[in-house]
Amino acid sequence: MSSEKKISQSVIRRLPRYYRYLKDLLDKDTERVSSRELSEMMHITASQVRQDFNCFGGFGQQGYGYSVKALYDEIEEILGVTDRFKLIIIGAGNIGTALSKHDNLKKSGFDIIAIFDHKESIFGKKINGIEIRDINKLEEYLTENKVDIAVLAVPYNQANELAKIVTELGIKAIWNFSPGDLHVPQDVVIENVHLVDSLMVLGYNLNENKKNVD
Amino acid sequence: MSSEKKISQSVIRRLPRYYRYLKDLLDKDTERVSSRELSEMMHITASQVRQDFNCFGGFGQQGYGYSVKALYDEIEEILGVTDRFKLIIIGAGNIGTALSKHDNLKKSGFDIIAIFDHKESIFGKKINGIEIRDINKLEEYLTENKVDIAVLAVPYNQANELAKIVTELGIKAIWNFSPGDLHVPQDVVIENVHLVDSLMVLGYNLNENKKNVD
DNA sequence: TAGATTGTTAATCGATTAACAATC
DNA sequence: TAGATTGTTAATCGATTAACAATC
Repeated sequence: MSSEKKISQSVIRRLPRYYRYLKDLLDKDTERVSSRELSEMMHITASQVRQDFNCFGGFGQQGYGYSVKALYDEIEEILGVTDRFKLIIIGAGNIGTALSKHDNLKKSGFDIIAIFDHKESIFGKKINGIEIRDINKLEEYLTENKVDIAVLAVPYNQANELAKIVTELGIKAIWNFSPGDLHVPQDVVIENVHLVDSLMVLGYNLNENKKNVD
Repeated sequence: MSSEKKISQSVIRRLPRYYRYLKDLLDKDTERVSSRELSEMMHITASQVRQDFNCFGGFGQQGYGYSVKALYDEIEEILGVTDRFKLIIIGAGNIGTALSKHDNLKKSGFDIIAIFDHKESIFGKKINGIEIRDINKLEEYLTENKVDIAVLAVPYNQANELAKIVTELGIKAIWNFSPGDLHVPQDVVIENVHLVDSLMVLGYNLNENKKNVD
């Protein structure tokens, strides 16, 4: 059963953004911030800022505002990045390779510990110090290593097959870069990065904006 | 002034998804589909399907449903991909390179026509047939080539500077892969792909799901 | 204390779902 | 015609914003 009150995904999706702005304030040695100041920086309402934070508890102090450091730490804790997450990448193609080399992930609490592919000729090679392994040895690897998240960076027609494989091996979270939706058991969480979908929305909005200039 | 009734972003963001499912039906030579069938495939309500399509006009026929081909073509038209979009990539790093090699974009109506970077040693080289050019020659390039979208794949600390440069040169749409938000004039549309934000949401949901199993 | 700003309740707004008459 | 399914209006639900008492 659910232990606490459920927080809506709208709120959750704003947390990383708060976290980024608080990091910037921290880097500028700002000690306190009010909901109004934060809301002006982020172009949202101060009401929303306070509502959002109050989903998790009273982090502020009346008449003073919020301690930047304390709030930053709280959000870090809520997001779970303090504990770090272990990821494996499935698919050593363009996207898989780029993500393996992308150091921002490590900086933010996400460690890529292995890359899997089916192409024999690249087994044993390393990308950014991370070994490429045989996808057929995934089961073996998982018995010896704790993995939190599988990153699916494979072609469309292989995505669901590989989603099935990793979830049957006990993976409970998939970061999906394949176009198309995955069919997985209910207890598996998915986050899609649908690049083409995103571009299409951008294209639509561009055309729409153009029309409105006339 | 706005010419027609404004469609909400919630609806727009669902269009690429409809488009994908209709493509699959088309590939399976399915001629017609009802809102109920589509809703079951996509795990949404039939009401929502009909409401969404009716934002743009009556595409269906009572008692029959929707013609897959006609609906597919309509959505393609709405999204603007029939006309294709011309993109340039700013930053030939991991992400810029991966996107340049990513053939899905071309398949979906988005042509990458140039890559810009400031690293002299790679000028003139090609990635997937696309030439890497001097970022200082961007202005010159834009006078001779129509560009719809600039893809920002540069480090955090350079993102806003480059956003300023491209928007001052007349670019009206930015696909942003840098962490952090861009500050651009009101008539410029932005679509963010915040990879770390996305992972953080996934991590939160994973932990939340784990808790609820107990 | 007086001023500022939170935490929280109430009001509003927008998006989703339900219902059903229109019609193929 | 009878059955099916849309287009569309009305009801519900959830998220955002406003307001203000509590309190630092």
